Amino acid sequence: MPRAPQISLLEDHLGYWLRMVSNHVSHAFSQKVAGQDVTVAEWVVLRTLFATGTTTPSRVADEMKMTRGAISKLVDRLLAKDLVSRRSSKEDRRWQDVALTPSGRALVPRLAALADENDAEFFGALSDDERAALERILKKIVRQRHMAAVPVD
Amino acid sequence: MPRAPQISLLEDHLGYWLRMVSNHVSHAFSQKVAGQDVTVAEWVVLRTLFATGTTTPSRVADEMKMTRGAISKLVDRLLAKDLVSRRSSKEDRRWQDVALTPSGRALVPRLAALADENDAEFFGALSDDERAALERILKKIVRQRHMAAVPVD
DNA sequence: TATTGTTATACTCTATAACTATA
DNA sequence: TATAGTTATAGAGTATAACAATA
Repeated sequence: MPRAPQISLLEDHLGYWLRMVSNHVSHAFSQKVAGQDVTVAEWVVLRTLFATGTTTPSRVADEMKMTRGAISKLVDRLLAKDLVSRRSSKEDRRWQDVALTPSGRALVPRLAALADENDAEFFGALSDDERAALERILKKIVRQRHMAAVPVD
Repeated sequence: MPRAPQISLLEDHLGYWLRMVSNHVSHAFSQKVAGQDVTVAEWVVLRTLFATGTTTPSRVADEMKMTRGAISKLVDRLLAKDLVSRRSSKEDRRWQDVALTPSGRALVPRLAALADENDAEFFGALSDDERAALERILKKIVRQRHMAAVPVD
């Protein structure tokens, strides 16, 4: 009598390894930015505003693939920390213009440096070829699955 | 005249791409297992119990790198769904023996099939070489950063 | 009526710390 | 006193849906 068919193992899945590495990388980064009193989600908003200038919650939500409600709360927190400003647009008062404050603008390069540091910590031991391969493969998946609104590279 | 030195871009970081892909993969998987009324964290517990047999919350916490409090709540939910059982160990009544119930045991292969499906969806379009490279690089990082207690491969 | 945004509600995930039971 | 586990509390992240303001 044959044994019951084997089911696939947790570790057989690339998704498993990807999640493990990604969770560690993100967790380490969140520890680093916590020292600047921001969260990872807040960092992404700040970085988006830095790149795009004044924008609206809807556009941020689209770019970050989050709901408007979620962005609303994030922006509330960033307002409380005086890192962004928010006010009604003159053209259409349904819109809110969200922008970095001077202290928000000053903070972004510091956070970017932490991101550099974090990347070096996790990927620095890879060879140039390995890093290039990883980047290429990840971007290929992003492209095929139409994941991003962003990729400006 | 060269322009002012740029700060690193969000998209310059491998961590950024890794997180983007991983989030999408995990999100898609969570949608799939939600159809079986379980979450991803619950799935990992079930899969661990399937592999190791009866164990204790502490050991699960160690393997999953979570706190005992978090595991306690997860096990509560799994108990409520009749997917695991929990009772004091006879040897040392501080310990709790946690094990799959028959319905928990029956569910694991169905969830494993969903994991297979999800992996195929995201990584199926890669070449064999690309998949192998991705796996090798991720495991190298896991090894170097001492991420896992698990890797039985 | 359609759109932008906020608020209310809820649930998962996770941590820390206080607490209980057992040894 | 030390260990296993639970519970209380809290906060991030996220979603859905109800709502308000504006067009």
